[in-house]
Amino acid sequence: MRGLEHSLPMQLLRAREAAMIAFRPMLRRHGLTEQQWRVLRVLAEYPALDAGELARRSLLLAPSLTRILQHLESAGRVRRHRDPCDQRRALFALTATGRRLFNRIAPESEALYARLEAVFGSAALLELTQLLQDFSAAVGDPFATDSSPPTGVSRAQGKIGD
Amino acid sequence: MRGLEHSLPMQLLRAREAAMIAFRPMLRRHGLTEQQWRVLRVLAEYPALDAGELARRSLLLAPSLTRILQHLESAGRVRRHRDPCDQRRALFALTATGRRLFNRIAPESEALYARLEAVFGSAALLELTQLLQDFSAAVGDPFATDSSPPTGVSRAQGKIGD
DNA sequence: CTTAAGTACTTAACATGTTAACTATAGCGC
DNA sequence: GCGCTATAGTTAACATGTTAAGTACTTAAG
Repeated sequence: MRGLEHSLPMQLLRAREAAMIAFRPMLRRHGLTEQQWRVLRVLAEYPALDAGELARRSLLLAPSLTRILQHLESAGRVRRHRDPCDQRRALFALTATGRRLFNRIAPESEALYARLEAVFGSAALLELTQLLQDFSAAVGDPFATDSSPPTGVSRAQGKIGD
Repeated sequence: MRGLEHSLPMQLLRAREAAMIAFRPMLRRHGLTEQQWRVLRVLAEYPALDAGELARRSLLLAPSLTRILQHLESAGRVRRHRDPCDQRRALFALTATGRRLFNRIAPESEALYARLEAVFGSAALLELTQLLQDFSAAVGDPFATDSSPPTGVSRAQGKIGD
């Protein structure tokens, strides 16, 4: 059997662990988990989002997102209200407190990411993210936000078994 | 701020999710989780391993591994005994039942991995795994996490008293 | 021998991952 | 309206992720 330690899923796990190792202690000092930070980052880009869109953009499963939003709401960082056009939907937005927290953390997050880029190299980092994007697109991204066909995928090998 | 969805940690998460999406249902049909399968795969390569080595090779944190081994042991798939040379260590090995389970699953796992390779392309897959390995090595290097940039830049610009 | 420091593993507490089942609303056809 | 199906979100149950603290053994100093 092929070596487990060199398989793609393990390499992806190891690389992500290496990438995140510096972020978690920083976020913890601000009282956030990695996933809570992902939700805040997405919410910071929009005036309001429903839970479905939030789940897709933060790469969280619905049950996890439910718990995270309950926690963020009780901590006063997020506000919820029902969509008047569709009573099934719940809309979420940052509170002023949540916005301030985001504004405090964002520069630190940027600094850590910049260090990653400096250590690994901008070119290599770009190449890696492109290759990862190609892979997700080729294999079939279950979290894909883009429903339109991949018009301009120039780097991917394309489908082989057509 | 940089786009969250195109950041490296998110791309790594998305790619891993895409890679694993077909494995989890298969493993579930055999009554295993992804992490339990990682432990069985590592144990299948050695007559016996202590928990520390098992944790490193399966990329699991010690507390997770403790629970997983307790579960596998009570299911009769793994056997434990203490290291006679060091009573702190616990050694683990597959039982005959565990070995048979591994032998049943291994070909299915191989088949799913082969499909990944066929869809994305062998060359691209090799390039990606190589790049991931480079990244983990570069970022995981303790010298890289130091505040000083790569060689060539002296500490003159930074704080002087280290 | 005795004690202090280190190592290997476990336990605890809380948060998230994962699958399945559940509730409430929406949309459709009759 | 009524019933059917689909969708959005939640809850439940169990497994793992993550950090901190605890336990048992080892090692080395005194």
